[in-house]
Amino acid sequence: MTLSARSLRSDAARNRELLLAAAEEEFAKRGMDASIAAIARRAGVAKGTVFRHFATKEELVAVVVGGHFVSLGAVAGELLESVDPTGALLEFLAVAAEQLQHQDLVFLQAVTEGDSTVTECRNQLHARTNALVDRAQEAGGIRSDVTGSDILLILCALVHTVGLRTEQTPDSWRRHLIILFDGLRPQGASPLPGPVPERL
Amino acid sequence: MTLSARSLRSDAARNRELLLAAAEEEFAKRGMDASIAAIARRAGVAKGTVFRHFATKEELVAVVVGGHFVSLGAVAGELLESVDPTGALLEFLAVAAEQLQHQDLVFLQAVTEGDSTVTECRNQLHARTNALVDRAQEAGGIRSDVTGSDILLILCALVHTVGLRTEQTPDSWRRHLIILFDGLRPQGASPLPGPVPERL
DNA sequence: CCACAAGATGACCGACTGGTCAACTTGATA
DNA sequence: TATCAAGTTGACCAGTCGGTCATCTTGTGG
Repeated sequence: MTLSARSLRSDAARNRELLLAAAEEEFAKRGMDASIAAIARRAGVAKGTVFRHFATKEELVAVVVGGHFVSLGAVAGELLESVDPTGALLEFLAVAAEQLQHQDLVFLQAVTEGDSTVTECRNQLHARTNALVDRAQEAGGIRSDVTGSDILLILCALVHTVGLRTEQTPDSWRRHLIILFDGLRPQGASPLPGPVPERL
Repeated sequence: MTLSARSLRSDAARNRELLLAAAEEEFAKRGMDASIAAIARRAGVAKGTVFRHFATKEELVAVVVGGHFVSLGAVAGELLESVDPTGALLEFLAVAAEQLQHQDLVFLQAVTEGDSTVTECRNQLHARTNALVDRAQEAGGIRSDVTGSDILLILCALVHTVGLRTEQTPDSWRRHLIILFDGLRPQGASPLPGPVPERL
């Protein structure tokens, strides 16, 4: 991780934010292959500055991705208050999918490994996803054999289709979402194969 | 495209097959970023030989991907004979997903553009997918508001989750498939948003 | 069995990558 | 305002990439 958040000089703090914003945009546009040079350029700083703030590219990715965990976790947290648990889960998938654009959630599993603060955010997201699923199940809105793991896998797939947007049909992923969600309903559910994924 | 299939010297023909096989494996392992050098190494030839057979990396990709179209088209063709149209569609998704591993089907849309023979294979795949959907709909096995485009989008998503395999849960994508397929059934289907995608 | 075209080779090229670092600039403190 | 650590810079490095090409090897028709 970067050195503790203590005492950043004002210009350094500003540059750090510029870099994170630039990285966000660049990763969204070019995927995880976006180059450090491009990010630096977009932020209006020299390449060396990137490495002063983030020791490696991996670390930069981890921080950006950590932000996504936090943001998704917040969304899930709000939706846990909803009076319509089933609708909340649907909303969660929709908001999360759109928010992540074509950012891959998986890499993030790997990249994140070993970073305690990012791991914590991830765990919170997992816990809240489980809670959303539990509530929807208790309300009888979704089948009882799916788990938070299933939902997150489905979210990854959904995010992927959001990334496949074309100009002609920018919303075809929403059709995919509805089909998926209909498949989550308890009525007429076929048994799911394989072992039930362990709780995250 | 490569020069017409006429009159390859025996060693050249052998090397071409070795290269295609190596490319298949390497693309499957490393994704589309697999390097030409690695493919050449795996095939046991020098890098220059790759470019003798395929003018650019794009062309090599197009040929490999074209093979997938053919193979998928063949699967769809066989399944069109099935007496259980709904089961055939499910089978198609399962087989296609597993066969493609984490090969992305989309790139292929782009890479393929402009290559007549590959385009032809793609069109055949599209046509057969539409036919599979039509048959399943006529049999009342799946909802009437989905189209071949929806199915191929879903297939892309499914392929993506196959690529997310972990050692612990190598088959979690099958749970995803079943959920999806339950969502395709006509009972209790929610209306799909947006314009119906045009026939491919 | 020979001649020669088709094919294979690998050093080489320029562009790009993540990452380093000595020299320079600047914000904050006393 | 003088000082100096904190921060910035961009040339530079080693490595990789797709792609080229002069040179060498080899399959094959006569």
